[in-house]
Amino acid sequence: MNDSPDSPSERLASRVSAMDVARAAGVSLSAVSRVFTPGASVSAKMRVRVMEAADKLGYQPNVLARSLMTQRTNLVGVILANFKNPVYLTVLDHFTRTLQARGLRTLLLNVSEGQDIEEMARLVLQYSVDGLVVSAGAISPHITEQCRKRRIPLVAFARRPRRANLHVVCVDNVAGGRVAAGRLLQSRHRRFGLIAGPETASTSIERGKGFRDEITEAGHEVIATTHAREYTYGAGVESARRLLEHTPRPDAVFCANDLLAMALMDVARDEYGLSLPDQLSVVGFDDVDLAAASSYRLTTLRQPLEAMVHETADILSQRINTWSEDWETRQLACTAVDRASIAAATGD
Amino acid sequence: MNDSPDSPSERLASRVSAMDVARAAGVSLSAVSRVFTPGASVSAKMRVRVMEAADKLGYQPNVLARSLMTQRTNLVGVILANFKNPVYLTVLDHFTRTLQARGLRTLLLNVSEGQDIEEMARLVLQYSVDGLVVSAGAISPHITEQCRKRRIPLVAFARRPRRANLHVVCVDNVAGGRVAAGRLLQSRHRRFGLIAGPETASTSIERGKGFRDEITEAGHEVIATTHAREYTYGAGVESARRLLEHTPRPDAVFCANDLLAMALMDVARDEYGLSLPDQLSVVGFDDVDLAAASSYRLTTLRQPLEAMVHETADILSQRINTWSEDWETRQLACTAVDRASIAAATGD
DNA sequence: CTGAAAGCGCTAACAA
DNA sequence: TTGTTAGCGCTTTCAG
Repeated sequence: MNDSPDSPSERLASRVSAMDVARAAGVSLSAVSRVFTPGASVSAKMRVRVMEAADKLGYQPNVLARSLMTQRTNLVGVILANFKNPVYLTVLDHFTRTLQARGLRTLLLNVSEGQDIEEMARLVLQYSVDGLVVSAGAISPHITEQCRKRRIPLVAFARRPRRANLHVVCVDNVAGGRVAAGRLLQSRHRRFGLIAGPETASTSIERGKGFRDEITEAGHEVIATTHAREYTYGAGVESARRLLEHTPRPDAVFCANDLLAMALMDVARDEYGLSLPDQLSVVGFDDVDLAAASSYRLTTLRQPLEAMVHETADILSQRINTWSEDWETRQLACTAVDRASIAAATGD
Repeated sequence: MNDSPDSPSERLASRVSAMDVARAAGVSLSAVSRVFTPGASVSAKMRVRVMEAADKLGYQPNVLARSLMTQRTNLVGVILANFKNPVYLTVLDHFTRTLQARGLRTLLLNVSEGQDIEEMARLVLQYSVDGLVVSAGAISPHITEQCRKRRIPLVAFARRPRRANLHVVCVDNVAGGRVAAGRLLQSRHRRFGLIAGPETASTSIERGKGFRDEITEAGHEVIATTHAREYTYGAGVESARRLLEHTPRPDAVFCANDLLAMALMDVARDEYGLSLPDQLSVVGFDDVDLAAASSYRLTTLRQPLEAMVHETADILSQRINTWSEDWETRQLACTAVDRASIAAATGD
């Protein structure tokens, strides 16, 4: 139909603006604007008249142009690094739904390997987002400062930066690690091991700390630790092999997430011929769908993902309307889900 | 700091515009614009001078305002329905990365249960997206027409609408179903069964058709079919139970995705005490991470997700610059991944 | 190569 | 309640 790159003028040919509607309806431009502005004062007749013309022309207000005046885009940037960890699909599900329900749109950015978070933040800010959620590595002071200056509420999701000018929504991973330890302490096994996540992941660090603390305080010791390079089944297999090579072989292992735990269970059974949970007790984290599968029946800890998302959305909605610099931290608790991956205690 | 909702004028207090930079640098507004417009003609001195002022003020061009003139937002709408199916996290990973690499941003919309796709399309169009990807139920003629009028390229991802004015990127699911049948025909089992996905899912319909056709053409019969209400492990457990209750009990089953297959395997072993693959051969679809786990070793079919995303991005990038109405369909092939979930043939 | 001026599509005072 | 008039922050002719 048209072979050469479209020029701006050609492209707008098809567009219908508020002015077009105004002319068609024989009213002023502002009348049209008001009809499409919730809570503006327009007479019923005017509304009907304008809407008829608008419908006939297929008019849709251009929210970008609107944003220019209102200084509000209804856009929320979501910067994610974890596109390998299945729980983040659930997180995205909740985020998109929750934001949509509040009239906000999700601008999704990926900062997995290779991508620069600093750069992505810059990009998303160019779109004048009304709020920003970051669930990725280090949130630099530069980013927080940028957001503060522009009065854009910034929420760190599922991670806990040292201390900085931003809001935080997370779970108490340390407590979670302690609960996990508690479950293993109830088993008859005493050679405690840990399969942690990536060295730099705050979730892994915190869960590991809680686990270790609880074990130590109970008068025991974590005899072996390995780190998975990422929170995936594949990485879990590798680190499970390393862990099970340790002498003496750990028999009560906490894994920083379910996929690592499932990998450990498979390697233990398949490559070491261990019978589970008799010879090896395992606790995971996240309670993914398959943790309940009869192949695993994994005892694990569940994060209240939906509640976390709601808290995040609450903070955003509120701070978008009323800027203030008292940063808040909302830390939720995770709950244990008891299944059958832990050996019963000896009968004494 | 400030308790009442911010007014527009208060909010823009912190913003720094191109005009500010121009003043600070003692040049014209257009000069600043040119410096930030790739491929505009500016002298080196001018560039330096402007950039210095810009850096000092922390200036970032407002892409929304720019879009108003250029009629290009660099925004791509992605409408998804499948936030339960883990492969879509991978899809999103690829999409965000690929689009980012091309200077495009992802506006993500969720149309899972309850959400109206029609409405979401309307919302996303208000943002003047440059392109639109839809991987969700029915793409109405209204949507395609809307996009056509506004010259916004529209791609149906991983599904195949009857025939309509849009581009299509998908895999040959019918062929995939046939290949799956082929694998099962190689086993010694002959009581063929099918666990399909949701009744309306085109993927499920197509895969089922291919499977059935191939089985029939080989002179056999699919003796039992059940539908999972969604593509999840949990739904899989339910439909597996229904399928295994059928008399005679199927012993060669194709499942419309891996989660359903894994659920079937678990139910078969755990609740029916079947030994796999001896008493039951299973083929899945998608090749999720855990399909390779030693608990399953599932023979399955892999979709070239990354390639599909690339094709989609290619279509978009090209059509964004050059509108045309010759809609193209790119159908890729899926490849079989052979593992150990199929019983060996009898030794004849 | 640079600046002045017009205008993208809309909302927000201000009058009427 | 309605219309008129300024812009929001930027790009883009068009002169110089």
